[in-house]
Amino acid sequence: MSKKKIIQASKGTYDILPQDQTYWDKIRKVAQDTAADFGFLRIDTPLIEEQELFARGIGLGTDIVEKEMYSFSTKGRDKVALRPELTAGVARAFIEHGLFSLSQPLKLWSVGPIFRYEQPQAGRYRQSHQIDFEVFGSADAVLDAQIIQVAFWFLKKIGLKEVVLHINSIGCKDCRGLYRKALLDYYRRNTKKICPDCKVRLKKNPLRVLDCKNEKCQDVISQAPVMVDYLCDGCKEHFKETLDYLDELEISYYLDSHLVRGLDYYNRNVFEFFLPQQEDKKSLALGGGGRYDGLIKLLGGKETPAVGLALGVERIIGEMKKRGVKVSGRAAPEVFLLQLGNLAKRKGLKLYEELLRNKISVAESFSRDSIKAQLKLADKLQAKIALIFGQQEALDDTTIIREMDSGVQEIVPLSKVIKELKKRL
RNA sequence: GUGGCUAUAGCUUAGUGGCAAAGCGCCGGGUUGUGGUCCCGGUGACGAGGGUCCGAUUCCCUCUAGCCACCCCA
Repeated sequence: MSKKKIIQASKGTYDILPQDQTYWDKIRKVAQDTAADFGFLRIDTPLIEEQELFARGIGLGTDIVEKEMYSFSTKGRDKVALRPELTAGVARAFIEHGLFSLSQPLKLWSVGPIFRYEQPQAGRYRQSHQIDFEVFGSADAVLDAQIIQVAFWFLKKIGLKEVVLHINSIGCKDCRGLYRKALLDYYRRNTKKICPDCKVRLKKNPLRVLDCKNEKCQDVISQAPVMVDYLCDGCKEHFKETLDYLDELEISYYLDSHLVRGLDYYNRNVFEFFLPQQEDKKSLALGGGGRYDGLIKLLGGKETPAVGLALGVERIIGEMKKRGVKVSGRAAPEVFLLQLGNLAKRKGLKLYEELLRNKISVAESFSRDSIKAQLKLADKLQAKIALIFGQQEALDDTTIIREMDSGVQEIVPLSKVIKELKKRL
């Protein structure tokens, strides 16, 4: 390491090193399989969007937009932002490309980085990744249940089985107003018993007082009016149906009347997935979602009900590691090709290709000259066979097949090497 | 954004106001062309900048990053 200034990864970002790629491979694979199993089509949207998309979609008053968004102006003075979540971009694409003309409901999924300017700590980054499942074009509660099913299916296949679903209904634009009023009335009568933060919340985003963690507020919260009591018939029915479907799926849930999500576009069902943690640690949210029937219209599309969810890749990987979930590492090569001497090195490059063409998985270390070092590497990579191609063999057009386990070797003509290898593998 | 704790080699850790150790890893060697074990050697670090001091990796300050809590969430 030189004395020059060492450039570190920007705060809250990190490198995914080779040793961790196995986790990512697994997650991508399982996500792809899950998407295929449930009929989701892949979509990828840009990392950069106009600020207004998020301001309108997620909501101006939300923490995500107000405090955590990476916003900047381009040289052309466009006001853009790095996406802080995936749903808004997918919804925008849905409208922009007229995807409502595909058969509905349309199921889309996506995975990629998101950006939030926050104070990082374990499981919290400024650049992190989400997996997103969205269903557009149906208000049927069966889809709320199905998308939750998808999340459980995915997490189970990943190896996380103790996931707990928290679910609540926050009503629609009709009934939520009534509830908000009731809540405000209640809090107004109890102003003295709540924390300063909640006083601010009451003005900005009243529902959020419900998930205040301040001890002082817990009494007030526990006695507060509950949303489900204020749901209109439609919302109540929708909520009940969802729960029925979940019962049918044998997905157990916790009715969390304090669950309110930090994005404005949600209505009716909202839910989060928690994983219990050891001892006194509170459970970890792996992701969440909900219904957002108004978003498409809000963004300028036609009335399109939708439901979706996002899962946090980093947290999932963190839990996989913590729980010792096995992921398969690099596959051992079948053959390790050793070369000795200039002629063998040159001809070896070609031989390597021939092995590949015959679908034999092969490794090499052409830059190493000593047979010892090459064999050592072959052993470390757990190759089944070492193909020793030395000066003499290169002249004779032969090669030595060495079985690594037994140490038995045999000289074969190059013309027969593929056949001989296949016999042994 | 606020507060607390932390920073020694690629990794895990010792240690000291006076030349900074070990294990693992990586590279090489233990006669001419044969791996694993073993033996030997090499590689390589005090996060950055400033201050106090004859001398700072050690004490102080600032910065950066990580962790924890708040906040919020994935």
